[in-house]
Amino acid sequence: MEPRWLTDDEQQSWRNYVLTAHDLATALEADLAPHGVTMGDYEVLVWLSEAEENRMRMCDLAGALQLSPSGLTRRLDGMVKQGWVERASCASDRRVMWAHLTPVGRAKMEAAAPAHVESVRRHVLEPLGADGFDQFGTLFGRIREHLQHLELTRP
Amino acid sequence: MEPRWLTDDEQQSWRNYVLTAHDLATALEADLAPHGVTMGDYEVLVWLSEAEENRMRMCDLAGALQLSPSGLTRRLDGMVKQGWVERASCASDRRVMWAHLTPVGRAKMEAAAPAHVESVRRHVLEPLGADGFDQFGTLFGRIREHLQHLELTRP
DNA sequence: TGGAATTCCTTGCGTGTGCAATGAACCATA
DNA sequence: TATGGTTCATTGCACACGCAAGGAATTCCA
Repeated sequence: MEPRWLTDDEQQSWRNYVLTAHDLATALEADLAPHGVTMGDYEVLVWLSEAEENRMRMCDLAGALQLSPSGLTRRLDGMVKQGWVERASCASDRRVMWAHLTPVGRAKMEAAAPAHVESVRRHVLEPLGADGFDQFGTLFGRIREHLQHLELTRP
Repeated sequence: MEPRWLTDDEQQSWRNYVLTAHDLATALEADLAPHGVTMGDYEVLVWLSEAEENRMRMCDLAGALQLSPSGLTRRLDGMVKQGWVERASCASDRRVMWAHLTPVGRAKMEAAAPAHVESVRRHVLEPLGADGFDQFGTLFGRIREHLQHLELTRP
């Protein structure tokens, strides 16, 4: 079958995305670095801080973070060493481990959060404006729905 | 200074982006995998195929790919081993190495390209529609300009 | 109720990446 | 033209990640 190529404008749009997404990730990482936290660490802290009793099962957390089980195990190793998270085994199901946010971890998140929010604001919200940012979210919502639909259709 | 938080809608938009970007990258990677090429490899092939005489200096290629010099050295190691790229030292400046696309490499790219184009089409262009895809490109163009402006202002 | 299938976490291994150090080549300037 | 600074590529090292295997606990079902 003859492939349908992208128009020049479409290619331009796509390239914009690929290049920008990379730079954006780097910028966000850099803004968080002074607090001694990576984006990965930060996301863990946020999820746990929003969770019931400040804790999540490893497998649920891995799902939320889109991380493989082994990836989460090792990320948590580091965070436990920092004292931000504690592991606790679960009484009702002894296979599962709880990842539990410590007060130190909460403090770390609260210290880093303003920098991160400002970072998103500065790098994304500001250049796009409120309307643009809304479009931005809507567009990715559509892509997301579509991806999930495909996932469910053929797993 | 009191941090200005994001509204719920804004948080939703942002989360949409973070989650989707990850899944999208995974989907694109998966669609290319049957051809034995990663996204990283593919980008190298594309850049070289579009370059003057099918070759680029390592440093320019690293810049184009947003890759560190060492990262590019190793990515090329693999591609040379596959026979897709050859290294050639430069006569006029003996510090530089050319990365030169071989006929085999070009064939590999041409074989993989339709799958990639279809992948972008299916995962992004289709759910967004032509107008949405255009917005998509515009929005990232704005973010990109803004990021580059900051870069130039304070290097 | 007892064995098979499943779920959950961890560990070993391979890979891909960046940073810092290294060495080679080039360039600018005194 | 000699010397100090710059540019370019590579290598050593550390780190983060996924996959596959492993072991323990649970659930399913015949």
